[in-house]
Amino acid sequence: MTRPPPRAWLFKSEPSSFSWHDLWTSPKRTTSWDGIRNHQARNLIRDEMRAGDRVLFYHSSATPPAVIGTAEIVRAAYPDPTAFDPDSDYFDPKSAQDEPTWYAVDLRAKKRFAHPVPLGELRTHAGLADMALLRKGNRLSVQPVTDAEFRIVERLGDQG
DNA sequence: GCCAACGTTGGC
DNA sequence: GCCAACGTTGGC
Repeated sequence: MTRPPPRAWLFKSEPSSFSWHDLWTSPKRTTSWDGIRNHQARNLIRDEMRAGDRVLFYHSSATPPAVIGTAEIVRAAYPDPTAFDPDSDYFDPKSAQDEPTWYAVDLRAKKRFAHPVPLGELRTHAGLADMALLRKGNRLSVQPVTDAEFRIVERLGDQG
């Protein structure tokens, strides 16, 4: 078996609900990325994400919207416990314990960028022209990022 | 299976 | 606040 290629992702979060600071100040700088209720995003979480994958952490509906830093997936997919919790906003009575509909991963903050990379700057960078985030109408809250895209964004974030 | 109505996302 | 785009729901 050949080793699968390294993977990278972009995770969106509205800072008013869960911000980079919230992640950074979480125990072990780690949180359960739960509450995802979109099948396409679920498929990426359940079928594609691996421990060790790199993540760009993006603030949506922020001023300006921007990639704030990097994170890492530290636990691969497991059934999303909030789907089984009647007290949770994310409770889904149709998700069965023995056949879960929804999955979560654990995410750990790695590095806050010296220079957060705003959406407008991503749009002007030729090497990022094909980024999923920049495609019209794309609302996926977790999306694949190529290795080249990850490296470009990380360099912009480190160096401004 | 079709499609209108509605809700959500998210940039501006 | 506005609106484009997309997803979901539910009647038929």
